[in-house]
Amino acid sequence: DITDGVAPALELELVPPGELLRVAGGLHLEPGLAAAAGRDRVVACRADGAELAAALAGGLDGATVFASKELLRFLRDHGHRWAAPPRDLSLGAYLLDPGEEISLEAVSRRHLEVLPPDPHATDLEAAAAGRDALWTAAAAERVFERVEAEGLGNVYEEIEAPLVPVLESMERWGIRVDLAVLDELSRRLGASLAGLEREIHAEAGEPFNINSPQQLAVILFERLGYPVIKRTAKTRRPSTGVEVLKELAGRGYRLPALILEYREQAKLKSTYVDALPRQVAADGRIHTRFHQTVTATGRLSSSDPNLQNIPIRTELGREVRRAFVADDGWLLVAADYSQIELRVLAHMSGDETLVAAFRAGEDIHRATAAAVLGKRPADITPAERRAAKTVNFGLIYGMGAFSLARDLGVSQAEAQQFIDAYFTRFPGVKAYMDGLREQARRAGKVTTLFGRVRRIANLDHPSAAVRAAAERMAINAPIQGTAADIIKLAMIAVHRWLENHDARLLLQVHDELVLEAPAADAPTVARELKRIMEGVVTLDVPLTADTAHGPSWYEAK
DNA sequence: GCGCCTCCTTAA
DNA sequence: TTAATTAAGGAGGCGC
Ligand SMILES: Nc1nc2c(ncn2[C@H]2C[C@H](O)[C@@H](COP(=O)(O)OP(=O)(O)OP(=O)(O)O)O2)c(=O)[nH]1
Ligand SMILES: [Mn+2]
Ligand SMILES: [Mn+2]
Repeated sequence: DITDGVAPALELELVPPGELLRVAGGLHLEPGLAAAAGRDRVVACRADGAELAAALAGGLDGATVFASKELLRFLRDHGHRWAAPPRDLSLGAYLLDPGEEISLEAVSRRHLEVLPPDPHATDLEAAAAGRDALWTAAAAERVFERVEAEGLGNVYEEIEAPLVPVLESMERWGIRVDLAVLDELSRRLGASLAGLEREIHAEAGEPFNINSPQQLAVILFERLGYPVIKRTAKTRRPSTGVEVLKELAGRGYRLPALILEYREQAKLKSTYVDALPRQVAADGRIHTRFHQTVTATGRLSSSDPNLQNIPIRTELGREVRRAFVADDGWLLVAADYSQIELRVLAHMSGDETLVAAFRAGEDIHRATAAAVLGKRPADITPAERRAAKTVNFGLIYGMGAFSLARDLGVSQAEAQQFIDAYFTRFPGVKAYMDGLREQARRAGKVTTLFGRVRRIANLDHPSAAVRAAAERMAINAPIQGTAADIIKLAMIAVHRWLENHDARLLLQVHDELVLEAPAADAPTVARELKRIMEGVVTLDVPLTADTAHGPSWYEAK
């Protein structure tokens, strides 16, 4: 066992590219350099990318790498594909400890009592690569043994591993950006912000940095003497957050209303309108990165830039979506699961009322909006339905009467009545949640429909608040995680369908897929996309997806 | 100038 | 305050 404390340091052998796959085992790749490690041998090879890619593409099935998406990008850059995928250590480690740091260093330290000693070599860079290959091989033995033992083999084989080539393709395609749209928005916002800034400084009686919460707090709560509504969590400073500004504006103060307007526009300009153009590559497209080992629940995340939080809720923010466009002669096609987590909850809880509602084609978000507002469901506006979404997800994930009352603008007593009525209407949901709490306490973990695990700490913490937070995580994770599993399966199925259809999968936004297709094919692609997404798994309630298509993401939603 | 933390805001 | 979940990013501010 090479992880034994007595394992001697190995001599690094320099080999030709063809030798790497005879040794791997663990495989590590960096520009111009590759290393491979087996039980008692570690080798490295300096060669140009084309040569390394050609040598590796053929026989990766016995190898383990830490991050296979990056290896695949390298192979595809050089015109290759892998005949069979290598095992991916980062994915195995993620399934064991989602939400923990997933780097080769962190994973090795977590899973090995003794790290393999560094190999000897005069080429220090090659030695470092060799060490990474050794760590990969050693950690993988432990990690994949545990993946099997904990019943995670199926999630690895059927979901995470087949998703890797899908994500690599999405990152490779990227999405086209119309810079003229952002330019125009930037000018409009710039002019508007300059005006707001003048008004704010005049109202405050002196110039200050509006973007600084610290300086703003001095103006609001010291110079102007407004009441402190709330304090920040870490430093206990007076909060200047949107909740506080809304409250102050509601009490008739003029400055907070101006600050709110300034905040919305400043955020749009700095985070999206002015930042996105800097991320556009030479091909006119933004190539976001999709991360598969970051979230605690099994969702993907997106960065550089994050394309999973592009504004949609305000009309001004939504304008940003006009900048995300299809290729010439093509259209964007998007599909979004309807009420996804509520449907998952209906299936997993078996609650008869909820199941019956979905079988009858009801829209629970709309029904909640109608109940809260005392309107007919047909009269609910999109904004009202959006607000009801927050209420529904808030309630099922443990929101209290205090927060609900604040959100709805009703008394705490009324809010409590609403919560009681909600769970009386869905008794199976309440029972399911009690069962989850029980299971989490007993096993220390909860699982999704497909067996993905999240371990939950602090369920017996002495503090009631910490304990309650852990319980909310225990209730959220199986539902959010199952929804994540479902769309990952859909992505794999869509990718397979695309092998012989002329369209491209570009983005995933948690329960939404964005494709582009030749304009003439867009209606067909939308129908097929819907069919695949709805049929990827059969639950006790129907899964439905809403589709749209158009020249930009603004219309395709 | 860089890394890190805090606060705030965006999305699902 | 007496706290619905999961993420990423920008600006300010600080230490180095
Ligand atoms: N806990 C929590 N989860 C949310 C929130 N917003 C969205 N989600 C989760 C639950 C949703 O089912 C899922 C997808 O978000 P969507 O905006 O697409 O909502 P949903 O599918 O429920 O409704 P839809 O029929 O698509 O309008 O993400 C939120 O504010 N809190
Ligand atoms: Mn949805
Ligand atoms: Mn959605």
